[in-house]
Amino acid sequence: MKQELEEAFGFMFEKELLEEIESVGVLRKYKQGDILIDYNETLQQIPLLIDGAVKIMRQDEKGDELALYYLERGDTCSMTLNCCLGSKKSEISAVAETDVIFISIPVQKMQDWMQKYQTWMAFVFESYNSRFNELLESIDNLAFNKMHERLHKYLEDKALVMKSTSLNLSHQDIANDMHTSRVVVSRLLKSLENEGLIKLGRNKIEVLDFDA
DNA sequence: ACATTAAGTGATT
DNA sequence: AATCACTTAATGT
Repeated sequence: MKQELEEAFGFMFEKELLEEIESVGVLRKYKQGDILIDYNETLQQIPLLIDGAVKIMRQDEKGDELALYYLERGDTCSMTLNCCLGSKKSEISAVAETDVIFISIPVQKMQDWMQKYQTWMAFVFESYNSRFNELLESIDNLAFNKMHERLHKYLEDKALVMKSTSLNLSHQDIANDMHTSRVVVSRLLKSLENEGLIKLGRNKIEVLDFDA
């Protein structure tokens, strides 16, 4: 675990903090598709993401879902942070988008560290900030962009976190993430294909104009 | 060969 | 942009 920790967080934390993390943290691995956090769960652990990507989903009363953003290496979940502090229930769910490795930290430690290590505090604030920005970005996207642009962005983000321009997913999967219908996704994908931005196959989409 | 699931399309709201 | 209804195509058993 030491090595993984160094790679993902070494540049951020001082030695003593890294050692503490190493002694109280538990290295956990999950497979693609596993549910890491479900709605209304109370959270006892803070995850520090080492490898892989986690998709954060929001759900309404009817059970309709919407993908908000991804967590990647070096990230933590700010929902966990404020859930833990108030010991509230989770407002979101987290699903392993790829196979995932993270270090799990008990809540009390994270509170101790807030006072003990300024780098930890900085990390927590920074994390809040970047999560907030990602959320704003998502909102802008939802509010101001047409489906067509949302879809394009969705595919680029997906290609980024999957580290591949060849995506294995169905139109229905996309529709679920974007909270729209499969028919709409199919039509828009078709038009993106006609623009030469992507190439379609069964359960497969190739992103051609990848520029990230 | 048949059933199931994914994708494409016109028409309607 | 959503929904319906229907078709076509690919895949699994």
